[in-house]
Amino acid sequence: MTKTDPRKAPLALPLNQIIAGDCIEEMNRLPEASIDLIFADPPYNLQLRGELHRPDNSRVDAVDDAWDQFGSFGHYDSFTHDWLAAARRILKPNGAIWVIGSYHNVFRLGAELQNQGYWILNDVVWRKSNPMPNFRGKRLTNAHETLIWASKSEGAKYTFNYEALKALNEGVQMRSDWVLPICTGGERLKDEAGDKAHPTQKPEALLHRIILGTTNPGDVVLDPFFGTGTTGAVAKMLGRDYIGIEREEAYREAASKRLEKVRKFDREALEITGSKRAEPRVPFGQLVERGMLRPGEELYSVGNRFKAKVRADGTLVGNDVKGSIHQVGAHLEGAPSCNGWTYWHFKRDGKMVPIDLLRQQIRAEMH
Amino acid sequence: MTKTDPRKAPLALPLNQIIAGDCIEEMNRLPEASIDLIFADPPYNLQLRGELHRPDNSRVDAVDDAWDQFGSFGHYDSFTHDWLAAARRILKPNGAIWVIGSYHNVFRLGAELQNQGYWILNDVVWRKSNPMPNFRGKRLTNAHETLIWASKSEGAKYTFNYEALKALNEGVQMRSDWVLPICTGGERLKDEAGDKAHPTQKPEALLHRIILGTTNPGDVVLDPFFGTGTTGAVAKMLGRDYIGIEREEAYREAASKRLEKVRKFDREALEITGSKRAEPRVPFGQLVERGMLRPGEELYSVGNRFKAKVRADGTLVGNDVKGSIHQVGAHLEGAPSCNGWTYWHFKRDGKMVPIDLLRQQIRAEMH
DNA sequence: AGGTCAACTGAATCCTCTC
DNA sequence: CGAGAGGATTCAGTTGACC
Repeated sequence: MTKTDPRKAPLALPLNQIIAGDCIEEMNRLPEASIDLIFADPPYNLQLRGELHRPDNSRVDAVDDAWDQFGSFGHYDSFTHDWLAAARRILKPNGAIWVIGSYHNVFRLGAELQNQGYWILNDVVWRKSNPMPNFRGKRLTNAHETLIWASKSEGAKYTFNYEALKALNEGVQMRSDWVLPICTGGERLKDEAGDKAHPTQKPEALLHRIILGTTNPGDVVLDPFFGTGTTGAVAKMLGRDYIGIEREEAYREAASKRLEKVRKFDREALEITGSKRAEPRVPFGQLVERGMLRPGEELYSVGNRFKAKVRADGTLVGNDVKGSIHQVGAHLEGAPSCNGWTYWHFKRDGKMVPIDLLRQQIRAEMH
Repeated sequence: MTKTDPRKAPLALPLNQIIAGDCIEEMNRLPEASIDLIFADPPYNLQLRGELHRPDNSRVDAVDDAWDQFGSFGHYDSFTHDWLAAARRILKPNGAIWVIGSYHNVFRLGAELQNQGYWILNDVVWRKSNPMPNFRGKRLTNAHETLIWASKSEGAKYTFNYEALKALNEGVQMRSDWVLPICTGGERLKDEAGDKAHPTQKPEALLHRIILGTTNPGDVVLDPFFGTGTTGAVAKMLGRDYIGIEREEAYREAASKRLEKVRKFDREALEITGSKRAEPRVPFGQLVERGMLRPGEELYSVGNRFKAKVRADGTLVGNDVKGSIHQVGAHLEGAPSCNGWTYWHFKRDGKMVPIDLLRQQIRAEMH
């Protein structure tokens, strides 16, 4: 039996650091089921005609046999398989992944995600407001990139801050097409020569939406193709921990400098619009126990079409039907379900008031 | 030696007809290298689970037809392989194909296109102006579908009417994202009972753009999943020949009736995309995402009487009130409503600037 | 005739906890 | 594991009844 190679030993989570190395090897050294979210912007230029390189930078011999005329896709698929498998191992059961790509590679990415058991939640289109035109007029302006959001497996309880994204979209449900400008101007990192530090730096706005919408403060966000660290920068701003993996020293250095300057937003600013689902459950019976409603008192349906009587045990009776506020409401409406809290009203000073108001009073006391 | 089965004999091109049968078998009977353009809207393999109800308790009419059921990704891939191979054989060397799908199937489609040697020219996003919302608030509104445009092979001289599409786009180069409404109203075909004749009828505007942009008059356009014949109808209007293949008799009949009524070169068809041009809505959250305003930054009311803090999700908090820029403004003023865009100001270089200025910057970029 | 409002609809992988 | 219950959740647009 050989000794364990210390270089292969699993690491404790190296939070808020940039790991130097190949992302597959480095992910394999991280503890399993430890990451909340992965954002990955993998290279997509591996299948260009001519030279082909493996992830470890060694050159692949050109394949010109007829039986393997699409061998370049084979190599790309194998690379994609390996890093997605490594990523899946380190994801928590309720973790999720975002990948981004263009038509050159995104179909391979999406198919491999599905093959490995990831469960696609949405594909999202980043619609660029200022794309590069198609100079030769031979095709359509390539004005978008595609992101795929997937949970680790079907049925997993992924994080989705629905109300926060709805608020971000001025009160309308967030859609799967996001209009955002490409990364230019002061946000674009430059090297000493004044050239762009990274060829495909993503805008912070894109990561802001992703991290705000699909993680909670304190979550761990890993980016296996860290580049100049947009994922880390936004994670830090938003009070999440990040882990970056990057092979190229120049990118790591640029990212490192960038991250030092980033400040976390203050706590109040990080609070997001909350969800009703997260509110504590209040049994209807409590309203009766506390005397907010009297046994025998009558409740009236939305639209005043039905009446029901409150009973001492917190059930209702109306039209010979007995049951919870939800059951009686559903039965009277002939509906598959009913939210009794908003359906039933009581009278106060001649006005109809929804019983949900009483629940809100109880919840306010609980804080 | 056996006699040739006449049912298997290659057909001469059955122009402007609807062929009854399985599309793989029927394409295999057509002469090779005879088709200019294929438009294909294959089953999406939606894999829906239970029933879904809207918040008003009405039931969503799901696409649960037998033709959309596949046992596994393996079965779906095998089906995809077979019809794409049959399609490629009958394409002229300079012919092209369009396929449409959603995240359920489009990654399988795209990967298989590449595997067979098709050469992807663009992926195009159909952004629906009126998609069905996500009723349970568990994901993003699925507001788009993806099309892939590919030539038969790399280096082929595909047809692209650059100027026509540019004209259709008000003089600006056509982009890879197309905003079009879904097919409703008078365009949507109904059966005798008044129900929709086909669950997934595509809008004519979509086919108009495709056929106008990537074929010439007199070209042959084939649709292996003809359905109720949108492809044929638009091809006929635009003076192209069509061939439809459809298994279901009810769809063939509906398509047949429809096609009889279609007149070639209907000028009105050219006006389909004309739409009201309102100023695009810009959610306040975008100013935060884009870093134009920082979470935690303070905004000042008109007249400087009130302050409020920006939060990461694009809401404000001031005087213990949380909400949109409009809501918080209205509350502070004790007014029924408030235009937050002109009400709130931020400080730059000691001066007060209305946030509407930032909105104008974003709108300028969108043009 | 014109305006108002309620009802209806669209390719959808659409809940969560307790017993 | 399944069954049952609580209760949260929608946008743009068309159609048709009714004033």
